[in-house]
Amino acid sequence: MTVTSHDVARLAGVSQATVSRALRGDARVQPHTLAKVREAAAALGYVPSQLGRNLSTRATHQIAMVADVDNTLYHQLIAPIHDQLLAHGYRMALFAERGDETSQYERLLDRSVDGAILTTTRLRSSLPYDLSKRDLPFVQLTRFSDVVDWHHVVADNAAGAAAVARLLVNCGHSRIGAVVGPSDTSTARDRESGFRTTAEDLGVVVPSRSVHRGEYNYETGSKGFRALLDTAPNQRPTAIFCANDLIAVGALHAAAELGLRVPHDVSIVGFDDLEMAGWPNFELTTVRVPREQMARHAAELLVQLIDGTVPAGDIQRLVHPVELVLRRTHGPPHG
Amino acid sequence: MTVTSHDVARLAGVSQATVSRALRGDARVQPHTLAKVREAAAALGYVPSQLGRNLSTRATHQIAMVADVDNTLYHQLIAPIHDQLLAHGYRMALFAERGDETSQYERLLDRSVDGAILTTTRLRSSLPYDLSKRDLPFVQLTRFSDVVDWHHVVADNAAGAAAVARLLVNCGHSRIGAVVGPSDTSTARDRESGFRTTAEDLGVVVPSRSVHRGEYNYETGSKGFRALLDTAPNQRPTAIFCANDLIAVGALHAAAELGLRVPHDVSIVGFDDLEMAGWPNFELTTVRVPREQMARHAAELLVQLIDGTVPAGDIQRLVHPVELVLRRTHGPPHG
DNA sequence: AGCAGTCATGATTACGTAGTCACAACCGGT
DNA sequence: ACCGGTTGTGACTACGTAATCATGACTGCT
Repeated sequence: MTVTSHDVARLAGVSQATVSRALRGDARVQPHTLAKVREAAAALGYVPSQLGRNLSTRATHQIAMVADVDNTLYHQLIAPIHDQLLAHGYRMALFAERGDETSQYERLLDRSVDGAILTTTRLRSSLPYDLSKRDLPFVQLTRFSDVVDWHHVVADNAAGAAAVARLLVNCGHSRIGAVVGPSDTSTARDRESGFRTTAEDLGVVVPSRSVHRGEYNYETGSKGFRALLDTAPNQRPTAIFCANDLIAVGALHAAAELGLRVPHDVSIVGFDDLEMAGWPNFELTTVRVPREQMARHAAELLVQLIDGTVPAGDIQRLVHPVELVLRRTHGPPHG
Repeated sequence: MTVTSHDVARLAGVSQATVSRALRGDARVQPHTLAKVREAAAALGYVPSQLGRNLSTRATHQIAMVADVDNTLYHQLIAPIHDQLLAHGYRMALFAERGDETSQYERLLDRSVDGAILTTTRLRSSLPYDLSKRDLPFVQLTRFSDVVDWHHVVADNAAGAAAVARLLVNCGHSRIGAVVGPSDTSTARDRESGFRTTAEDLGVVVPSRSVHRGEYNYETGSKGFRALLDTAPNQRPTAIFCANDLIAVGALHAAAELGLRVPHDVSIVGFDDLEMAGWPNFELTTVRVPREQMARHAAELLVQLIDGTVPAGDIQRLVHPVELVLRRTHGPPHG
């Protein structure tokens, strides 16, 4: 049924080994033989079996990307990783976070992938530790685990959040709230602590009751904003730091629905600089994270870990600089 | 180095075949033997090799999703397909449209996937024909090729566009423009022709100069809107049909920048009902496409084609009904 | 002309699993 | 006690490729 290299060999009158060599461009085969093999392969419509190849070479040239497929942010990491991997001859298998970590662990270690890029790591997750023990090459992207010190490519979240804190304090805000992400992620921790400590250093305390926590999505922004603003007008925060742009968009809409003008009544600053942040109807002041560059960097590092260019033991901790993007949702407080 | 079933067999004092049977839950193994095998496997941290399994069973339980990873719309198909496939024990490999179709063809036929979901098919693409000749199970999702009659799961694009035409004509519009997608896609063809023929049936001709064509993205909407409105005020269209929501969002922003009020000065209607269409700042009137349901349907159909529940020759042409969603960007013309 | 060395190719094997077949032990019926 | 049938397990092999090893032909040097 399926055409194999043996079939091609028979038709071309050579051995299977020669077919294998010829089609992979091995310099040792005679031009004459090569032509015969190519002709036979074309005649039969032969496509080499990746399965046989995988087993024989003990490599699949396939990488697992573990991502949250429900989140826009991760979608934007997919394309650059895909392309960067493809440039090195690797394909991408997409593993969504579903079910428990054990199944993830088995799926990553069953030899079906040569390596993995983890983008949804939680601080207490032992998956990175388990994978490192089993010598699976992998890289953590955007987030990392505290359980083991391992290769990661992240943004300088603390610095970005600190820049936002300086911006808002320098604008004159003294009552500032924050809507942040899940506390078991390194991004949320670094963004929150970077923001609060810097604000405090500048003389503005952000009390815990002014911090609303939730998932990194629209609803969190909408609900969090309402919760923080639901207080006596003279106690209301005049600025809200949102730990990502989706949260900020939710907050912007909530503000509009509450009849509050941005930035006159309340300043809102996001994080990530998603494409929509620059759209005319948002013009969101935010922190630009070089997502594409980070994604490519992670893919590149992973390939180097696999081919041994970078030894697994030489832990790479790559922190990409971020940049404050000033648009129209921040300003001095009024009233 | 790698632990194999032979290693487990040796430790448990049984044969490799018994290990294989035991760990797959074959009823023929004695509870006593099963326990021994499990213990040995756990002690060695054995994970069965998917590679060996693939070659032996001639199946990979992996599906290729061919998608445009740069487009938001396709991102939203990924999650439901992933989950539906996972429920049947299949994984997802993501193949972006990059390079020529030949490479895609080889990658799909190298036995590394059991089937494929094609989401970016162009009308004249011969890939579906080629794949069908080689008996690779696959389903076309959202778009299909004219080259071969094959399984597809699509929205009722013509009906949706016709509903928009009726809505706008019934509102009283007589000068209507359209910003549509690439002409080599079935979606663009069906949406455009459904719209124009229905409008014409109702007595409103949409001339070719009132139709702007481009990719399905924000820029097309922004540029197309400006192009259509760039004419003498008494000749300007009073309503614009955008062939998808990204185009509509681009048009909305262009309208705002031109100082035009929506829907007072111009009505704008989209297609797809992306999540953002319902956001407070857009409130876009559009056509709801049951994306998630379609995606699950396609995945389900593919699995059935693979396991033979649905014979490959029994071509499934599944057209999902769509629904007009009336929000705030349409209304009667003024002036 | 003889011989070491090179070169193209063929024969054989490994990769790790699952399936086929064989077999030994045990069972119950007569 | 003998025999057909069942049951649990082992031995062996297929899957399709790439890598290793072997071989025979040819080259060039003396």
